[in-house]
Amino acid sequence: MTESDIGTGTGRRARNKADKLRRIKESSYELFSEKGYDQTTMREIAARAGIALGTIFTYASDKRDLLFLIFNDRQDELRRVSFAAIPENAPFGDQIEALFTPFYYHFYTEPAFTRYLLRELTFFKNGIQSPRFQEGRRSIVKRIRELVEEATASDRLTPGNPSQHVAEMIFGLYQSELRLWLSGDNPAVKDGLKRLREAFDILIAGLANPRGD
Amino acid sequence: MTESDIGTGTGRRARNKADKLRRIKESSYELFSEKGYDQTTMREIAARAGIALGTIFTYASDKRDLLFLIFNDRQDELRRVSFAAIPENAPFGDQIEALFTPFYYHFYTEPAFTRYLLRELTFFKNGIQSPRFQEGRRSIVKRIRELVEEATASDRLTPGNPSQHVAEMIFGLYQSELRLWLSGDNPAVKDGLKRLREAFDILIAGLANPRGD
DNA sequence: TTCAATAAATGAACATGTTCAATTGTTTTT
DNA sequence: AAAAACAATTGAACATGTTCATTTATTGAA
Repeated sequence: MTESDIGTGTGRRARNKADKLRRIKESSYELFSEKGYDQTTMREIAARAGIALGTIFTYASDKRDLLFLIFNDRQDELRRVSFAAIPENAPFGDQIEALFTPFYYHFYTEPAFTRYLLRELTFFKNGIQSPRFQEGRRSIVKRIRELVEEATASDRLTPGNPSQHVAEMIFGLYQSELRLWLSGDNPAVKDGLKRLREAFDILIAGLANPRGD
Repeated sequence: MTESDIGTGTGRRARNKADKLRRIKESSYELFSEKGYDQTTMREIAARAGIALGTIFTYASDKRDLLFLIFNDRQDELRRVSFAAIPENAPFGDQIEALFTPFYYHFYTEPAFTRYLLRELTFFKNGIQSPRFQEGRRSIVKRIRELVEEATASDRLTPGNPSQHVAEMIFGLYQSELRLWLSGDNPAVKDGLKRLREAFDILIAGLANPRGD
């Protein structure tokens, strides 16, 4: 049983499960937001969702998995919005900035939740929600790789670079900037995006002195 | 009382504390290596160190802090070796590759331990060991910034870039590559370093097409 | 040396994530 | 409809990180 199976079918059993899943997601998110991930207990989540403690573990393999049960839905929607926002035939820097902008705006609405997410996603391999989460990230990196290849084909970027690696570098820089941004006390979206764009511009322009002595 | 105070002085009390601290470090490291961080219990650590459970918490604020109690010593030594290995007046790429090489070789000797470290260091703000750890990172970024500034002054790098941000980008890329490297099953040092160097070379050369249409 | 003051160590008690054998609810078969 | 098969739910029991009131050890003063 994977999460995608929950809610399929039309019998009473399926309806009950879909409803419980929804209540678990809602309760978890509310409590994580109100009190923080570490301060929220599984018992509280169960109580607010109106189910027994043990039932949670039918829907999530552990507490960390709950974070991604919540986030995976958002990630899907964010990816959709983000990919749609990429301007065609625009400078490469504009394109990748546009791609990451919706993520920054979303994370701004829940910085505390996002910090826990960034901590827990490191080497997140086990758990029911892990495959879906990792697939989401792969899909973002893949989209960046396509942008790199398109920009290379249209001579906006220099040829010869390994597109997969370049895409991973861009995603790595994004993550690094995101962490720095969220480490600050009151991070404004504009400031974070400005720094991110600066990093991309430096990567695009390169560090080497063109005089090349 | 901070860790740096432990072991100072010459009285019996100071000697006892220094000795206990050493035993705690040894036991923690052995057990983390043998069974993994998550699988090691505080009770096991206490038993092997020959102290009571509660005593550990005089030396580390929590379990995570134990990881950094162990790592901070290594980080100091690694930094020393790493900084000394940087060739002067060499190409910038050679310099930053040399700086990170000792870290890769060290992490190769304990990949499991390192994975836990990378997970737990995200937003590691509380805990007795946090200030020392964060200071170590700042010191590495500072050294990179100096290299950037030296290379810019000697015309190896193009002028006009914000050196602090460039240094943070390089450190961010290193972290990102390190995570990818350690995500693999049997990561060889050479492979990891080759990829890291490729990333640095791309950053140095830039992505933009110099034909610049 | 004796005594007070301080520091350190102790482990029982507690809090909370997780497991699992037993129970309840739903679906399918006859 | 009754029975059998299957799925989902339950919460007590367990495992383990952490706290803290109590005890023990060390130091410095009288």
